[in-house]
Amino acid sequence: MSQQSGGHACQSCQIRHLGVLARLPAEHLGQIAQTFHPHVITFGGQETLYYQGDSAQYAYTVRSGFVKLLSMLPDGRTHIVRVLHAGDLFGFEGIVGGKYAHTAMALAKVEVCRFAINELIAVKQEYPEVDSVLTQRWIQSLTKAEDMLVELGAKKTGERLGAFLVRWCETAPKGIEGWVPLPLSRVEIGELLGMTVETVSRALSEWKRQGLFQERGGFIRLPDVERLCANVCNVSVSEVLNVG
Amino acid sequence: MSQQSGGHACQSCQIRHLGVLARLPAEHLGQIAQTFHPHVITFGGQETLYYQGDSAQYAYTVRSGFVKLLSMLPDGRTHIVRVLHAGDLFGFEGIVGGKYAHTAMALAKVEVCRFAINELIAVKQEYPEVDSVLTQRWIQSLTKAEDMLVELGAKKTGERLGAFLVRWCETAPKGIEGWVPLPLSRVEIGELLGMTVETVSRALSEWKRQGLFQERGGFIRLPDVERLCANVCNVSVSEVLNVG
DNA sequence: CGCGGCCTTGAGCCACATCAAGACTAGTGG
DNA sequence: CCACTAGTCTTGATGTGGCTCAAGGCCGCG
Repeated sequence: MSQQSGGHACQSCQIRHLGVLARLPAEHLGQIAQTFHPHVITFGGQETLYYQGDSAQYAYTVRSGFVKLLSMLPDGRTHIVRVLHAGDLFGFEGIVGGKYAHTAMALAKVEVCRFAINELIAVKQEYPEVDSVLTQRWIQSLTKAEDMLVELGAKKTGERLGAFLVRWCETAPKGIEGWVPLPLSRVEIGELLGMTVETVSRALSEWKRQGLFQERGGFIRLPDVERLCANVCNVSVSEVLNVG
Repeated sequence: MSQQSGGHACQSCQIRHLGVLARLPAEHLGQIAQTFHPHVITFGGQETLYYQGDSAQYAYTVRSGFVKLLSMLPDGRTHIVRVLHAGDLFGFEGIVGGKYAHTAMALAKVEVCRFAINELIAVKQEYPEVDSVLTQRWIQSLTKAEDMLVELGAKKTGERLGAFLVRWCETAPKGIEGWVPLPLSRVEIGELLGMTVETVSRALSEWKRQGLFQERGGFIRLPDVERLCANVCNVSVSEVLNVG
């Protein structure tokens, strides 16, 4: 089950540079401690942080691990809307309408920082540095969501999967020799990219055979990104990374 | 061609209640006139306001008519990312990265209000009322984009088209007896929903035959929304309107 | 009247979903 | 240590929704 530590001091937070307080000068961290009361919580894989429609009091930042935000249709079909990395803010949409727009689940063991939405609002109003980070975040989230719209709306399965892998490897924390963690099952990749498990599996197997894709215990590697893009997406790497 | 009027006074703006200055008390409108210099510009149908990748100086608000934001893949495939109504803000993503993320085109004759991005930033920093409207707008845009992700990722063509029509008719300015303007061609509907013209046309024709959909000179009507949802989406109206 | 856009309709095909077995892996308990 | 089980992944066989290609119809306009 989830575990909650006591109140947490932002001063000693190792990932502060990734979070929404990144630009706040260190000398203000003491002051905000009076209004801002974050808690660090740990969740195990597949545990649910909150459900779509729940009344939203808290927003979160990922400290380590990965979280998926997903939306379910009445008949049970599931779509993963976003996958969150260290430093990402989520659950903040509760500020409008008071409800969470998605269900949030830990992909594996994850550590998050939880705080009251209205406390963050207060900090945002007080400190322009926080405000500007938040503004940037929202615009980036919006742009990313809209890029994904293009992926889903205009590309076919192979192109989507290829582009996803390339982007993931660019974005995710790099391990040794290009091995990056991929904490998503085939089913989840399918739910993210709007395709079935079987289609995901077939494409990945094929690329393995062609030496374009390698996998070992939850880590993956793309030995020849250039060729993957050329073969599969029929575009250059830069085009995959730029827009859709 | 586009036509630009001179400087415009926010005090006399008929749609101020829809725009980002909606909550700003009238007595401040005079003050901001010193830093905030909006211009009203008119564009004809299919005219381009700006191109994806252009350096972004200005953001816009729709005053009347409709604007589409679209993204193009290198090979020419086009996806419509958003359709904007009166009051909608766009082009503001230029604040991050300095470039427009999409191409903006007028769907028919459209009147927009254009202003420098940094002027809006200044107003936002000065007036909390403007700041809070902007915050709400971004979160709503994000939520809407993510809802659309679910549409494209998890639903099939008929469901997408049905949900789109129902939502459009709920959202758009209502005309007489439920007739609503729909300024999109079949091609454009396809580009928005990730399907071909032919598929759009076939579905609409079929629904016309069944009496679920009517059309007259750019206006449409859904005589029996309840049945459309039940037949096509296999869900209730509320479910179509809520999330996915 | 003829021309160029849109829209519609049909016929055929293909990418991808669906259905159905196995294969592999990891955890569990005797 | 080895069955037993359950979950995930792979692979094949089959079906079909929607794309593609191709014609023709219906405007509005010069």
